Amino acid sequence: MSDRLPPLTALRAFDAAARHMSFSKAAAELNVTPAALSFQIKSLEEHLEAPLFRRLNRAVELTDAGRALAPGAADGFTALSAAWRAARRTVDQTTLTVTAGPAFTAKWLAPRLFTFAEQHPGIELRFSATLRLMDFTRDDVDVAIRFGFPREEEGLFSRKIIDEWLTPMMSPALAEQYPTPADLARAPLLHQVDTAMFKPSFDWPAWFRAAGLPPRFASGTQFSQADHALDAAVAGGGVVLARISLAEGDLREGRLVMPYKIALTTQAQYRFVCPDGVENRPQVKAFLGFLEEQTQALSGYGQDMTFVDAAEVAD
Amino acid sequence: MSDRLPPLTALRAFDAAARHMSFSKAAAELNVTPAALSFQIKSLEEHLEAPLFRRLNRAVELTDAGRALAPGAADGFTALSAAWRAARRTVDQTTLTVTAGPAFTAKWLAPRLFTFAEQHPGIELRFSATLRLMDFTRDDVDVAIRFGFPREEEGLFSRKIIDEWLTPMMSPALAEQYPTPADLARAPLLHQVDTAMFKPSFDWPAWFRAAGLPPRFASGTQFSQADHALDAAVAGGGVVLARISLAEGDLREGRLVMPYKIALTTQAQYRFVCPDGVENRPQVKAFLGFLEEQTQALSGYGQDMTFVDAAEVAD
DNA sequence: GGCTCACATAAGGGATACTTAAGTGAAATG
DNA sequence: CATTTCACTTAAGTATCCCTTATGTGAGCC
Repeated sequence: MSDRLPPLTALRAFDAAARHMSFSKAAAELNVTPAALSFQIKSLEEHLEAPLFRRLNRAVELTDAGRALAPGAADGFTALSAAWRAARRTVDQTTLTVTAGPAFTAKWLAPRLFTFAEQHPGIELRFSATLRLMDFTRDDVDVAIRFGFPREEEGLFSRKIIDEWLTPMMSPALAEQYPTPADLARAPLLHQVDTAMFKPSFDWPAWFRAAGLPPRFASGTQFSQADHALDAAVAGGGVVLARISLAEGDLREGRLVMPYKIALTTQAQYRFVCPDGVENRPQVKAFLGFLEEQTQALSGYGQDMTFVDAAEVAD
Repeated sequence: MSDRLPPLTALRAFDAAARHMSFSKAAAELNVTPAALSFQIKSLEEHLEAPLFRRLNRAVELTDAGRALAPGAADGFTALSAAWRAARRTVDQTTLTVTAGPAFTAKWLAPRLFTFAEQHPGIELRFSATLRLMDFTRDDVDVAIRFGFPREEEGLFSRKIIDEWLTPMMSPALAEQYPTPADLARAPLLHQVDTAMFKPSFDWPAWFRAAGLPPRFASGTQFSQADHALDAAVAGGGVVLARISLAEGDLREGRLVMPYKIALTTQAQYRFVCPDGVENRPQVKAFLGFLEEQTQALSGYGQDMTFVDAAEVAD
């Protein structure tokens, strides 16, 4: 009964058996015969000097010792296989998995996917749209695009993608009804809750203050995601205070217009993030270059804007 | 470059090499020759189809792939070895590791250790005194004694040890100076912060309310641990509102007395906790029996007390 | 320039782990 | 109630992997 680790193949056999609660299913998972698995379990039990399974004739069940071992063993192998996948991603030069928020994925990444595929036919892009912050070593993700304030973190490569600013946007039809900022007093406003936690805030009250108008609060529809608010604005449902990054596609196609010349700038920005070293992999370099190239198009939209920083009009 | 796990012995060799940043030290740790370890690393690199180490002539350093693999591999093997130790503890009938708070360890467990050792010479008791809540599957602990409100939790066996109550205690000399509860108005009070988060609270204000006296707040010395407050009281430093469980030893030896007959009862109690199934192991049964036997002595101390529940005098 | 250190490589032996084949006992089936 | 089936065990033989000893290589060190 040594304190050192038992044979690892036997441990893995036990893990599979405990997960399936069946030796034969475990054997199938590991591509060995049931006999081999039976031997592995037996060898592990000899190392422990105690049974791990109680053999009932039609089934097996864990002993106390087995119940003590099973969860930790499962955790261990899960960690090992995640680590191995992370190492494999490092080697693989043909795929790149990007995680971004739902709005950025829908309004920015997805429409440009075709262009990237054309420029880099050898690279397969994969998206994982979630607001959850990813752990690069545990989740199967290479790089992330996150919206937030600049922040240096140990072991992470980070780069600004977009200088963000916001201004009221609406469908051309609505722009005729509300030609001046003051007309917004009677316009339906669309709100987003997904940026509500940022301070200084860049919401409708902040923009009204920047425009020198009385703020309007708590009226209009709330959207949990920015892309849905934009879609509602395109459909003529109201006026949205949108990030230029997300709106660029709809502006270019003429589905949205920016009738007023007052914009709110913010330190919050879309940033590219990946573990240190990953930025040197060829497909990541290609993706970074693509991001820079594509974001240059944004600079044209701010030509005749008057910019007011969100911090200056903080409540 | 398969997505399945590589040979586990090779992974373990890599883990050791990455931790030591040296093949020969890793070989020594695993009790194999450096040549064997070199082969294991090489085999792992062939599975990955990429180098994991950069061989400098006097040293090795991790490649990007190695840096991606190392932390997760370390986590995995840590989890596996913790799980194995947990299983081994299940089998071992000669040792029992108990975790408890510092006060209970000092004032209750440690003084009774000798008695337990006499009754059960075959069992080696180990203590781990910490306020941190333990994870039975990860930390090397069999059973825990925790102070708190009764709470059922999935997968945990739990049993009340002591019906707790509190009353002012002090050295016999001080008791002569402060013969009645009203005299406490001019006595130095000792406070404990470690029970401050319990609601309904059982602190000095609660006791004063139970005694029908005007409460005194925020005067006297604060102790972070209950055993230190008791020691201060023994030394004549003041009056402590102490848990009967912790004070029993000092009461029995006459170092502390309870001059007033008003006590505060609370639903908070010392509880024995262990993972389901562990309560059936022989040394755990022995320890549980010992706890029950030893706590019976406490019932004698409440004979002529008037009990007021903390909930009735909650602020 | 020779020594040492750390890792690489080669070849052979020995331990592990797997396979096939046969066996056991209880539950399911008719 | 006999038969089949199912899940695991056991036995014997074999392939594989892993480790050993011995030797080789290159860079730093005295």
